[in-house]
Amino acid sequence: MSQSGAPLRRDVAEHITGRIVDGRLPAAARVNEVHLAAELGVSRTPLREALVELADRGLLVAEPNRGFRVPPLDLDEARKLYPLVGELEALALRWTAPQDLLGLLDRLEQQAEQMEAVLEGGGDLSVLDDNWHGLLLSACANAHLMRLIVQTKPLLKRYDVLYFGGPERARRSLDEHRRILAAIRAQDLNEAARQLTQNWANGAAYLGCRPR
Amino acid sequence: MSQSGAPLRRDVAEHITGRIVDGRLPAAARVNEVHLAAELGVSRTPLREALVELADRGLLVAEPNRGFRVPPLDLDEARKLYPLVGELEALALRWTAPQDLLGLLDRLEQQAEQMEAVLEGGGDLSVLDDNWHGLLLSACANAHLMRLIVQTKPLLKRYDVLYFGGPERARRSLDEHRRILAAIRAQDLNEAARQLTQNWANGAAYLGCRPR
DNA sequence: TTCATGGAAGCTGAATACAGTTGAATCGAA
DNA sequence: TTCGATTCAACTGTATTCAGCTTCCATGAA
Repeated sequence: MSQSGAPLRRDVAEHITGRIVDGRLPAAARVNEVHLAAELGVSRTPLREALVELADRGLLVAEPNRGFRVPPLDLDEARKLYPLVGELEALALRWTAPQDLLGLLDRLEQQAEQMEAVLEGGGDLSVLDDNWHGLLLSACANAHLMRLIVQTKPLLKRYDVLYFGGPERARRSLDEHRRILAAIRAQDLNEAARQLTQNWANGAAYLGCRPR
Repeated sequence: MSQSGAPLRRDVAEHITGRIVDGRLPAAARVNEVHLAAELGVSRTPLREALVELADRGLLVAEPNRGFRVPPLDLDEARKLYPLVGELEALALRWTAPQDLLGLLDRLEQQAEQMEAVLEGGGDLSVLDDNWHGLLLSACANAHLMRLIVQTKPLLKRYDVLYFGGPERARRSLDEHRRILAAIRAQDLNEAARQLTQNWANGAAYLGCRPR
């Protein structure tokens, strides 16, 4: 741990986010500050600062005199999170300068092809998919919107990890990526945004199936 | 200060938000934790927790080994914040059950009329306007979206306080409120959302004029 | 057995203490 | 005088301490 310069709470918050997302801090679990601080090798002070931050993002819930808990998994919440992230990303796409998007096309194509290859090989696309979306929105100049997106995605990722969806979902998603790229090339940002919203909305369709 | 049950950081965060919004903590100012903690009558611990929270929302910026600062005012940022809040609120409106909206109509009308009266009397509409928007979206069931809205608005409020816009903006805004209500009554949520977006977009038009 | 009660251990929330960094003022040399 | 080094006060970041609340177990009465 410990990145140069940055305060401890930064690394701690990222670490805990990872634990929540992948379930190492399971849903509904209480956070024991003393234990966790010891485990991370920091004192309770920067740990608590990180917890406060994550609670503000909805990734933890604070209960007075009872500390912090991982929110319980709630399919209804998940069904609302997918469209939310979809709308946020679509907004970011619509607010990206078209010429900047065109400039990203090549790299987006490349990554899409790489994903095709990985899919053929039966590999895991989740990281690549995240990167692709990140690249797609990397030219959006609205910093606050981008912050909201980055802060909201881990909430959803928690469900995404659970309900993987398998190769058929990956297939579908990749097709949607293709359509997004086609729309961008055709200078039809509205269509691209529509497809992007759809891409996320479809994620919700796999909720409840294929828990791994 | 000190609300029953809630941790100190809650009250402290709200208090500081108020100070930033109304300029008592001016743009670009550094926060002195020792002084501010003494002034608020709390220790640095809950104060810092509040500062961390606000920095995560973009209402403060953290500089390593240099503490927290109020972000400088930036018209370009403001021009992006108005549409952002507009889109978020429009989304919340579209995601509100139509019957719930109809149930709010009477109270929304009432408040609109009250605002008309206050406008006639030359009073300040900002608080009433906030309340009206709050009521309009009070039935939206997407908790995470609502959290994003609540957390984002203070960023914008800072500019709203500076560029008041005067009675002509209030007039315009009230007319837009009327159109929103009419669209809701006509069961045309898309039109209502469009008008709501417009309502916020117009706010940006007054940026730069009428600094008070 | 079941339920209420007491109390101790453990935990959180807040205050205080400590350490390392920053920044500004002072001093000295060119 | 000006530039640079140096020192020191002030401040932040982190650790530790303290107080009060929770929780759980043990005890005992109904």
